[in-house]
Amino acid sequence: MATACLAGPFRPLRWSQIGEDALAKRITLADIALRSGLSVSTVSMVLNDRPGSRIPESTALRVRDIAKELGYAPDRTARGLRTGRSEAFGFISDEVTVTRYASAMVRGLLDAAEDSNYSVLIAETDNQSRRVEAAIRLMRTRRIDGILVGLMRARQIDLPGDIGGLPALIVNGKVDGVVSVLPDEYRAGLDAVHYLVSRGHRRIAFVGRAPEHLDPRVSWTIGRRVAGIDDAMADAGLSFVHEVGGVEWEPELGDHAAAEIFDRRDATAIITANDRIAFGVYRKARERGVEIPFEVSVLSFDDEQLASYMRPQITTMRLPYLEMGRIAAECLLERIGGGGKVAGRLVHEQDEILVPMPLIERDSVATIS
Amino acid sequence: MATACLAGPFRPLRWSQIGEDALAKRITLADIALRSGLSVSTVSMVLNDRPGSRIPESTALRVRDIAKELGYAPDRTARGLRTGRSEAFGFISDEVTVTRYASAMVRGLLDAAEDSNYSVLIAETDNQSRRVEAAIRLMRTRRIDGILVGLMRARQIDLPGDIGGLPALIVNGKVDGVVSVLPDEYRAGLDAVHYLVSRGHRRIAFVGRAPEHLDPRVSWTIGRRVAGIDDAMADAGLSFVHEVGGVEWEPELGDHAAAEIFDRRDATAIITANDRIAFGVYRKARERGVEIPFEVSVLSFDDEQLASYMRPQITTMRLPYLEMGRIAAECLLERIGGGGKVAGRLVHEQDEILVPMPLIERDSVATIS
DNA sequence: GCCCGCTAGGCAAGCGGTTGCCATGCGATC
DNA sequence: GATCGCATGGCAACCGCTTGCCTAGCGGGC
Repeated sequence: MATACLAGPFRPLRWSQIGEDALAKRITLADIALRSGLSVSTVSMVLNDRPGSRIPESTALRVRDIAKELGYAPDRTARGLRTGRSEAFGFISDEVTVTRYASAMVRGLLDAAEDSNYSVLIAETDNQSRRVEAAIRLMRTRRIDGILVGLMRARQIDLPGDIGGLPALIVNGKVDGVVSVLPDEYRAGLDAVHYLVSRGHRRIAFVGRAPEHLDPRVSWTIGRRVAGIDDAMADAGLSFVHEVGGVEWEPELGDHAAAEIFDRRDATAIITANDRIAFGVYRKARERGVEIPFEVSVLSFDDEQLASYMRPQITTMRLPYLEMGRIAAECLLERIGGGGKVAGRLVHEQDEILVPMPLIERDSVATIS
Repeated sequence: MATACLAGPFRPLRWSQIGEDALAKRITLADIALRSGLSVSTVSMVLNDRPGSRIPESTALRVRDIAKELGYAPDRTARGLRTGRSEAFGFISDEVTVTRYASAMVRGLLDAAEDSNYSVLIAETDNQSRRVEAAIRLMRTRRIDGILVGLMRARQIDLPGDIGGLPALIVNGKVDGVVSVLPDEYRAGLDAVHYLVSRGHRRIAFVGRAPEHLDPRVSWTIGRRVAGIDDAMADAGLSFVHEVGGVEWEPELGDHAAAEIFDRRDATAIITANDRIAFGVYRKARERGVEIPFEVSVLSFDDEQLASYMRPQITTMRLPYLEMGRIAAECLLERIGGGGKVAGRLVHEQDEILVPMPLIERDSVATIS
């Protein structure tokens, strides 16, 4: 690594700095106090417009003017020291930031934090409990006000490391005694089948069932997805014309399953348990000259990035990572009690907050009559 | 959004908290001072083992023991207030966190920060200068020690917002007067062609040239990639048997280009300017029954996630986002002077730090004789 | 006997806010 | 004219840590 810093033509030692002098002076309450002839405490009261302080509007106005003119911004470090609140929360993930699946979650929570003027401390732990512990410890020394744990795949875990007393939520996962934000998979399973049925399909195949996924330590949600699908099928008085099981939800399963299904020629629609399987189905279809959706429709789950490359564009039930991130952060901020916009909204606590999985209607499902 | 918090069955108001009492008492220097009969300042000196302080080893040992026993961890807020350094830096990106391309960058810099016990404050700005300014301002109020700017696609930008006096680096981009960490595209272009030539290819086609990409505001690096390719071809005494230009580097360009190239039957290898184009080429190849790499080899650039889905697995020049993130953070920490492991390594400043783009050799290039 | 110097460690100021409590001035009241 | 009370706003402690400077105590040299 170090060597890379030395690559390229040699130049004399110099570091990039812009506007050196801007660091010289940082505006404090004392500056405003001096300028206004008031005391630091009065200025503080005004700028936080503290209820109960009896400062006449004229004075307050003057103070605010001076503050604006000087470009005052409170030092969060100092404030944090005094109040014990940092106006920042932590986000600990297994590998959310780096994966193709769930990085939108980070975006969602960053957005929510920004709305409340909160900062987010992020740590990735690669599922190593040593790193989780270290991250929590480090964050606590920064006096974070709360903590969010995010998982790449929704499953049950134990949380190593002490989050004692800190408000906490887990996004896309399950930890005993901690509130979860989860995708509403059961509902999505239901919706998926209803959609297909509403488009006239009655001969439906399903790819991806695997009992292994029912273990909560493997997945906390897949069981619900499948249960939703099964229940909706039963409600519609249908059963699958063909099923191909498989633990590894990768394109190869789709290849293989599609070959079977195409050979039998009995399904008008295929539900794939995720987009990667659907990708394999697409690949096989192209190979065989089977036209989607005219000869067979495909309905999938997840809407990961991969989906954007598939032609025709695939219709899929989206995993709402962005929304989950945002909602989790909003709920956390509400719990903390500091979130500007969120404050004052009463939220009734549950174990699980379910976020809808929207049907992203694109071009892979045909209507048949 | 709010409504999502109310989804699911109603439960009484309760918030998830673990070990309520752990928050009760936080160990401070004063606690250690009390226990050891020493003064707070002495304890501080010991725990920071400040050079120049003349504390006998026996005392130091005792203090360290007590600190460990009590589980002391310094309050970074308080320390930061006193020292003016937060041991945190900021990362401002356009949309790095959320995109399929570059999120590994975040991982790299998180890892480097962790090694030095630094925290990272992350903000995404969606390219809105208003949000960039806000992010910088917010971070400054937290007294960050330095700032990293990360871009999804390497291009030249102006930095709105005042980073006055703060050490800064830009990752995968160019800002006047700020040091950049960039992929070594010229070298990669060279290497790509050399590789193909070394495998016996002399009739090579190229897909993706576009003069529009030469504008530094569009791309700071594509020009170098193409220049590397061109120079290596010239060095080898070759010229492309066919070229298909295109500004939009999407699968459709690959579809279209592959059709042309397959029709002419004169190329043994295709260089695609990026993986998405290669994806289109693959798609067309499957449609036409053209076997990669036996009938035609494909060499690509980027190694984005998409590449992992392509069969046969594609050989490509990887954009080293993880390393770029790590190196940028290490250099920033060195500049700050606080980075544990990094401290003391002298880095000579340049305008650009070039990170090698490794050839990821997989299965899409055949050797011909 | 006095002074010097060294060792070991303490004092207290401050970083920039927040906050409980007190002080001043003024008109109104008795 | 003394008292009261309210409207304004100041004082100072404190959050936990760092750091410049000072001190107590002791042994040794002249």
